[in-house]
Amino acid sequence: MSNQHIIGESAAGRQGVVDYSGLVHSLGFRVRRAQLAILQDFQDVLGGHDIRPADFSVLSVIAGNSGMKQSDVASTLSIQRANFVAIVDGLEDRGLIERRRSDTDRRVYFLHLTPKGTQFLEELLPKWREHEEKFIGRLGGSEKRDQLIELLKSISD
Amino acid sequence: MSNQHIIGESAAGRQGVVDYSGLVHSLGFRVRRAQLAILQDFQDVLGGHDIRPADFSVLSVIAGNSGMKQSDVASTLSIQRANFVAIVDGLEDRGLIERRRSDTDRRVYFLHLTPKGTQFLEELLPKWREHEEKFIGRLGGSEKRDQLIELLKSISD
DNA sequence: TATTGTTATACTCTATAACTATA
DNA sequence: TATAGTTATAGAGTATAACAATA
Repeated sequence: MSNQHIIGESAAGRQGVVDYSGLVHSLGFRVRRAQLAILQDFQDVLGGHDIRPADFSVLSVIAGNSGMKQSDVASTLSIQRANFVAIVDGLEDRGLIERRRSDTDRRVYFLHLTPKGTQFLEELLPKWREHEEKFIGRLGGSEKRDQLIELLKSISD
Repeated sequence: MSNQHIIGESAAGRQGVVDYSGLVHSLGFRVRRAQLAILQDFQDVLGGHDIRPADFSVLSVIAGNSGMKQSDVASTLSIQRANFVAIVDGLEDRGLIERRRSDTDRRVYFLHLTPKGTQFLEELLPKWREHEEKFIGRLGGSEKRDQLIELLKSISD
């Protein structure tokens, strides 16, 4: 049996390319391409609001969990402490969130949405859902989406 | 019906977090996490060979398509021309690939593996397959993998 | 000693504009 | 004019080490 696969037009954007290792049908390659497509659509749909995926995810987690510790928000989103500081700084500088010092452990900051942050997120949500729906449509419906989410969870956690 | 979802331990690595927008079960978030997990495993398994995913993908495509145009390799891998130059430079400096000028169109370079490059790729392939198999195992078998690949293709192409 | 937040730093990936040489 | 390869540059994302304040 051969290891070689022909990469069709739809897979590689170019016909007649021989896929020696199976690369183009590999998990790493396809997941990377999907991630890029989703990222680009996010920027198309939401980029006008000066918001990156990480910013949106932070606002979204704080909205559901007011007063969560900074480091816990970071770990929930799999963002490292060190890299999280600039994200929180940016959102705080724009008046969308607030750091509040803990009274009982003065190393800790609790994060809260400001009213402006809440309003901003509410404006974003319909567009973000539209962005998600676009891909649910491409997948062929919510069941396919749920199937995909489950498969992805078995990969990462 | 509520928009709020409880993020279980397995989904967010932290119990009791409220998922206000559904973010943690969204396509963008799960695909990003999966991509990160695959990338990190690639580095664990193959990082010792001083090879990045993009390097591997270039070697792999050239192996199956000797003499392919530089710009066609780039577009096959969805890497932009401009960003592709440094990748090709690096592989050529290491003696793994060769640029050969076209006789009929002197703007064009054709890419070829050197014998060293062929040998290097052959050393890499078992480890790369082991890396892929690890995730097929997590997914629960080849059928699940194929299912996932099809879903991902419907997202990106 | 350990933890929280922080700074500094480096490397990778992606994107755009503009250049050159060739067609 | 258009194309192939290139350079320069900027913006994200991610990773590690080390520090200050606090526990």
